[in-house]
Amino acid sequence: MAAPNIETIVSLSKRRGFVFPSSDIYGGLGSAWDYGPLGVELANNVKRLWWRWLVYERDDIEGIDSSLILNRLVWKYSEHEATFNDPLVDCRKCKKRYRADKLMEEFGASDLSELKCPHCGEKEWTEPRPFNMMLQTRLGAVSEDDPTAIAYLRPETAQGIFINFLNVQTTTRRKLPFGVAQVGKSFRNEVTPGNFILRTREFEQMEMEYFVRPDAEHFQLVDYWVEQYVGWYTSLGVARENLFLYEVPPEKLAHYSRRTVDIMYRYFPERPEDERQWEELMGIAYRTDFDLKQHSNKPTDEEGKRRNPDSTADLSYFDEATKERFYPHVVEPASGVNRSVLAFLMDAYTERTTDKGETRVILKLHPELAPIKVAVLPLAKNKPEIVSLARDIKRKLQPSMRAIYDDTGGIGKLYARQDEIGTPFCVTIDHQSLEDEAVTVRDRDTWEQERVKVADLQEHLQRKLGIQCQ
RNA sequence: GCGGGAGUAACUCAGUGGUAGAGUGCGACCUUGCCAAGGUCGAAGUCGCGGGUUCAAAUCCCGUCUCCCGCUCCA
Repeated sequence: MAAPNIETIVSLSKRRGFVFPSSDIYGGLGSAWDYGPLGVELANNVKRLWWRWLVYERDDIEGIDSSLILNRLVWKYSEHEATFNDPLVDCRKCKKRYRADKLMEEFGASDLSELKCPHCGEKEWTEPRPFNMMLQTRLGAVSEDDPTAIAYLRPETAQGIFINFLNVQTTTRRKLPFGVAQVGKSFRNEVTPGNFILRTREFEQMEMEYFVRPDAEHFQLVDYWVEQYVGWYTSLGVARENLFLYEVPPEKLAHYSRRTVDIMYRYFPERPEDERQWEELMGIAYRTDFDLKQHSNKPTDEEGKRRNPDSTADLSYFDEATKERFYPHVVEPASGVNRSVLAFLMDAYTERTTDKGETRVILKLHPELAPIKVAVLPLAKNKPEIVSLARDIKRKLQPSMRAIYDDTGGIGKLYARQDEIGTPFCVTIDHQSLEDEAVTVRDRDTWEQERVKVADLQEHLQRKLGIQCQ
């Protein structure tokens, strides 16, 4: 079966209520999307499973939830204020746009006017315009141009973890190595947003900073976390062949990173077999001790200069065993919630041809990810006894699993609808149910049915779903 | 910012100057009862917005807005 393209998923998402274009009734807002009733369940499941996997099932990771707006100085010392500020120029002739600093660096020029456009060879540049990737806002009732009131919406969740490093370490009495995980919204004023929920200005991250000793095998740790995350994604239904590991070349590394491996997903299967099929799903970066050092006030450089006169803390770590004090190094797996949602949707998308030759869509989502675990359906909705039994069964299942009741259509349509939104099981109540207190359980992937006693239903479904009783 | 595409019903789209359409979906009822069943009826559209031409504009002209795709950057 041909893999679906993003268009197919967009269409399904709108039709069934996973994702809607944001602010649609006012003409929309570029590259902004809202999760609908099913999308929010799926996204919540992704976040919940990620949290469970790292924070609950491992013994070396704590969770936090830091403020979204931080002191501006955080972004000064993280160097986001300086490096997330791109000067952009356009070639007047061929209209190509470049980053002026990168262009001059690449060709070793000190003045832009000396440079020819690499595309058309002309020297007619527009004035460089600064473009700050961080979204700005103002705190308090202040005048428009008061620079002291400027605040940024965070461009990454990571800094909230770094500035809380000591708080977490001391309150949990953690010893290295250990990690701190956080999930939440971040904002970047992308020059080029687009591609559905793949690149939006407001997005949600699942980040984890894993702190280790300076003499740890950092590059191997990157590989370790790459492997862990590949395992996580594939265990939840992403096909391994749709993932691709990309070693980011040194010249393309972010300012804080010494090594980064991106896990790419095949978001564009319709494109020819080259790197244009792939787009970043997440990245695993070795950030060194850069951030902790940057936020520390102790003199750590050779000249004994005060590294950071604005900070009141020293984010170093004292190793009791070796009696050493040092700044922990960090390996950071940073993944996107929305990009994960899209990957899971694309990989789950399947088409099946019925005996009548009709094409039906089946979303083979992992049961843990499925927005709805079970749909309870009356075979005949004009028989009050069947309807009330069905509603009763739905109510009884609900505390242990997300369940819905639906009777708006014939049984074939009801099944088709649930297949399309990825509901693993349908429970059908028929005339016979009133006699034998048993119902039909129908499997999404095989369309096979089995008869189950109402009394055993919850346990039966939980066993099949493999999900925990909450 | 530049280039390309597109704005008509909830969705997908048809409609090249003459009463606003189809399929799907949605609602009600009847019949039926295990894989998008049949029938009857029904609700639903400022044709993106503004202006112009015309007896008459979804359609032609001018303007404008928005969205989508591509180009730097990233989760």
